[in-house]
Amino acid sequence: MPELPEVETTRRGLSPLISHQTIKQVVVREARLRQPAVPEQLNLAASQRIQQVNRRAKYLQLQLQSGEIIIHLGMSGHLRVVSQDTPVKKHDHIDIVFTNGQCLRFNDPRRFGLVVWNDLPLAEHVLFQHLGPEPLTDAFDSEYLYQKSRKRRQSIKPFIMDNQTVVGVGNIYAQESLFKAGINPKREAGRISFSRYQVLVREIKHVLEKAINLGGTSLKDFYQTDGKPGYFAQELLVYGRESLPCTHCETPLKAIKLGGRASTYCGTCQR
DNA sequence: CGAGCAACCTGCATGC
DNA sequence: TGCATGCAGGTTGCTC
Repeated sequence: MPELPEVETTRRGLSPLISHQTIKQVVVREARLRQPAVPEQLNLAASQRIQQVNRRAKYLQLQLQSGEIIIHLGMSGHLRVVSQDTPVKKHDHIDIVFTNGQCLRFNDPRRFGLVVWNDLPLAEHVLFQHLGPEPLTDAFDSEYLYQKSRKRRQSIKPFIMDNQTVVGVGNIYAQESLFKAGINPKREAGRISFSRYQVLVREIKHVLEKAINLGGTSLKDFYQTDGKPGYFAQELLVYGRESLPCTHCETPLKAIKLGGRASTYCGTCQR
């Protein structure tokens, strides 16, 4: 699934294709997503024009004249722009149909994603209420992360994956950032020095920026909107590399579970 | 309150 | 070949 770089890649690919398109109707074939897709609400978008395609955390926002459609890709969601008469495939749950005969087609095998209507002011939407800062903005800096971590007994990895700490850092990029920063994923967040947080914040930003520039990470089922894979997969240093040699010191990488998520790291380079 | 864990779902790889 | 098991890029809601 998509972490922030994959969602941002999707946004950038989609934006030129659907900005300024007028929505004709929204077709819901399968409403049972993380939150139910309500056709009557989604069709309030009908005859409105898409002004902009935005992103907050891992949510995409199709900004309309009044209101927005919020989309989350969950673990397995995809968006494609296709002709409206393209035959429907398995798990093609929702079509946002445009007046030009094309549609934005949402496919999500595991149905952890969502497509919902919102016409409240953005900050008030319940989905966004408890989100931390965007990792690529100045609001996310070492001062912030250090202060936020004080008295936290939680391990650093689940701490930076928590959307209330910072948004968009998922299981791949948390592992990669911690490796680059030389921090053991098990280390207590509250017992990490300010100077180490300076390094960590820098690495989180670098890793995410680089992944965005390469079009995200394609593991099995993520593709950019033009059908090409994301090329960050070949940059992965620890994710999915259990028992393979560390790229820095050759020690076989260890794999543990933290907060229920697989975590690979180097016991020598990460302290 | 923080922290850990199960649950939500389907598809795929693995092992018997 | 079939079947059971475990795992997957996220988020939330329930426990303690």
